[in-house]
Amino acid sequence: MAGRKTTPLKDFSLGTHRCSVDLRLEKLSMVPFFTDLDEGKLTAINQQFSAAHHHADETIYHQDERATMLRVVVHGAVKLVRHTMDGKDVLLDMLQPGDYFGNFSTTGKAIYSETARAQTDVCILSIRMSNFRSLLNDYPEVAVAVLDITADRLQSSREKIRHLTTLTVKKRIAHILVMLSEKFGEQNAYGLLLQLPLSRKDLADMVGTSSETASRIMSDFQDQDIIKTGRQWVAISDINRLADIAKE
Amino acid sequence: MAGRKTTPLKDFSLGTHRCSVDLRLEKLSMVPFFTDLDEGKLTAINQQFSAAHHHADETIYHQDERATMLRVVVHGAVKLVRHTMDGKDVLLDMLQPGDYFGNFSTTGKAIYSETARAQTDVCILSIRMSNFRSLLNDYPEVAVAVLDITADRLQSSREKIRHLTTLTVKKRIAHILVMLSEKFGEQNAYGLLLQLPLSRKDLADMVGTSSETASRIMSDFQDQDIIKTGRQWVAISDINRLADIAKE
DNA sequence: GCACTAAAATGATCTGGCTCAATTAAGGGA
DNA sequence: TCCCTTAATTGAGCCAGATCATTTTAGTGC
Repeated sequence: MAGRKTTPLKDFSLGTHRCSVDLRLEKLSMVPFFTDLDEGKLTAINQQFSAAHHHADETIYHQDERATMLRVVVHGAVKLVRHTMDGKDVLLDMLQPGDYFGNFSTTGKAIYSETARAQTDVCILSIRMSNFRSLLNDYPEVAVAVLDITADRLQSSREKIRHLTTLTVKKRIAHILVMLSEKFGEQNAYGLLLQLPLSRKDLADMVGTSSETASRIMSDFQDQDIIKTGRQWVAISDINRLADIAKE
Repeated sequence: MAGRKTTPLKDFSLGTHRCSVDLRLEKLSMVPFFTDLDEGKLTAINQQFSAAHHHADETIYHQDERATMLRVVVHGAVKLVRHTMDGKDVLLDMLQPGDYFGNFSTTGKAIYSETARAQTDVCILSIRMSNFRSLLNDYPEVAVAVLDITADRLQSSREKIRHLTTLTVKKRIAHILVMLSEKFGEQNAYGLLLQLPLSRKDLADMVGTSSETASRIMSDFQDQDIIKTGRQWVAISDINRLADIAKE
């Protein structure tokens, strides 16, 4: 069968890639809240963004820093983490190209309430928060679209609260794997591969457990041929079984 | 000391109260996302709302129902609850006059994701979701205000996730009592009285524990003279101690 | 003041998942 | 191909908090 083992994940490195104006425009038009805008408006908006690259594991911004920018993922994956002083992390969200992040609320102090870290090499567009806000006033359709996305995030955040208070760790892990497969899943030889580096600790921080418990459960799933997994990668062999387990 | 024991909570019953157009207008202007509007606009908007009363414990709408209305609390308190089939409830939010509730996201099916129940007798204003959405398009300032509120709720929802995954039940209860005191606290003879009916089960559902555990912890707090509590009511004697306990 | 009801308190037991502590092995580098 | 680092696995003991079962009590209605 196989020869040398290598990670089945694709290479996220940016190499000499530079974010050209054209590429930025294309990416911006993919951002859900700009899709409805005509090209003219979009070009104008594009001017206000600037691009930046970060290597995997680099911190894009840190929790409690002054929040001045709103950002959009163009390439790669970004994770949002909240730290606690006792060393525990909570992984709030895993973002993919097209997702925005940063801080809104003008009400209250403009402080990032979480740390954003590059999960892979990433390319990020950013705009000054003040500019973005006047953008919202100029284009109501954008404001409504952003509101919809935020409302959806609130929904899934509340869903997560329900899970944390009512489901066992096993069900929560099954659930998050299904969610991740919808967002990052990519069919390949191993099954439905989650196209991002994902450690046991990441998984544990997502569902609020210890990495040891996450590991035990993943081993269990693998023994039952539900998943296939290696260092920092997970592929799902039997999504239906997983969904069944997640079902409350 | 005191003679006959009665609940120190105020009487929330509406009696013969009817929501006059004037009262509605006054209440609407208190809603955070309408405060910036001039009176003319507000009067126009007021037309689109209709008022309804519910008795304590009545369900205003039920989880999984088709979501068509957006509502605003005018009088009383409303709780948002998610049910699980195994009988566990999760209390997502406790609303007071001026707070909106219902469902936004046009994306995805318009289904209420939680049940809204009257915690006291309540008076509620409601507007058709479709009308509210065109309102958002007509008045960008409203859209931005609603976005800000929603973003804040997302924040506190994420905060709650962190608490659930990193704090002990005792700290979580201390924390929620502090939060509730900020929102519903009212100084009186007993101390800082939370001006709403609040059972051990409500408290338990808010922090994701069992009512027995909540009860034990509340007894403990009372023994330490941190709170004073009876049936469905809680008054805080020593908010600082409570805040210290909540501190991680 | 008395009786009644549902909330709250309390006791006893049990367990899912955490913690601490090694051990094993995946997969990148040269 | 071997080496090395760090992720992942696995074992054992322990405890916060759930659950089940009663008893107590607050507060309302009469």
